[in-house]
Amino acid sequence: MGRWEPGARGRLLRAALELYADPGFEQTTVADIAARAGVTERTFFRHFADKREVLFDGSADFQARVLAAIAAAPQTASALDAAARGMEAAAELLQGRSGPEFPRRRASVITANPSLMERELLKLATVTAASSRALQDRGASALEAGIAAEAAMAAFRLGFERWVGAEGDRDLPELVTEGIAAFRALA
Amino acid sequence: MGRWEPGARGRLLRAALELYADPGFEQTTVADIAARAGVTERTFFRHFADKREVLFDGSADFQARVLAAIAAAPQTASALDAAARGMEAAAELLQGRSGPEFPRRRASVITANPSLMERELLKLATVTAASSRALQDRGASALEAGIAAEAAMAAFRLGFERWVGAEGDRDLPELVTEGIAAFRALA
DNA sequence: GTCTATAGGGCGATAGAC
DNA sequence: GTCTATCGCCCTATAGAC
Repeated sequence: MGRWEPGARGRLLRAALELYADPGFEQTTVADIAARAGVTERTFFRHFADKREVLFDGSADFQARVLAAIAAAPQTASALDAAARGMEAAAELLQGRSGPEFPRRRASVITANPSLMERELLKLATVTAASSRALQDRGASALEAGIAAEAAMAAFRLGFERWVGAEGDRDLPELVTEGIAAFRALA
Repeated sequence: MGRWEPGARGRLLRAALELYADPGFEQTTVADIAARAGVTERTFFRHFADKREVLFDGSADFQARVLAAIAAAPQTASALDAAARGMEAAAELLQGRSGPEFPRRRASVITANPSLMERELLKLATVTAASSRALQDRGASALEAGIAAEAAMAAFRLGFERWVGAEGDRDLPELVTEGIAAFRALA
């Protein structure tokens, strides 16, 4: 057994989510989180760049999954088809690892705090930009890739909103697919 | 002559943009901005909620213009048509008041700083959400309104990127209209 | 781990416009 | 008198530097 209890990162993650839910994000200091996790403030900042980032721990996995699915799409697939594969794969990842409970609690914290909403939007915009580049690598034009990536991300976001909202019993990838279909019906 | 020079807000706006361009957003303190404008730090925070907000002074006008154009769209227009009118009107506003020079300088500061990018994305997401509500008020379903609002905003964003990038000589509303057409071509 | 600069909020005092 | 802009000084928490 080492000098420290192992799993400091996991304890910080759990402590932060609990405190951000109650008493709230702004009411919680980094010192509060560190104390609950049994570490010092400095340790918190070694694991997470800032107070917000602790809620976005899975975002690298999320993006990797999207890009892998785009790369794996058949060469014959259109840019929108490939982008849709990407976001549907991300939807499976999100749904598979926990069901709607954890994402729902996380989403309620985020939507309640504009400063967290900002970070969420930046993360999703980063994925959108990376998707657009991946689609261009497959041969799409810049405009075509941009439109497809934006449409797929919007479909994901709208599906996710429905999923954490009233339609939590539904299948998330299916909700995303419905959003994609709605874009296809715009013509 | 009064006790204070008038126009503190305008001086703060100008000082901030100059300093954010050089020496840079992070290198500039609120005290620096206040000093250049001839007021105290406290006065800065009374005009602007935080250090970022000073770059988003026109966003209320922007949103108002979008919503007015949506409301003014003919009853027979589809949700996408109405949403497109909204973003095209915003594009005219943006282009009309200054040409591409000011938005381009502002955009270069924003894209260079993730924390400013976050705020920009939040502002645009707020407009998107308000547009979606306005489209629902016109009778569109929640999904239909969401898709149309997201598509129109993505078209605006992609057009704006082209406009501040290589295609600054083009007409911004026209670039936005082209983006809308690209969404219509997704079917 | 410790130290420190900066963001940003609270609050009362001041001085002008009306 | 009221209303509003500004100042000044207090404070805490974040986050970067050392």
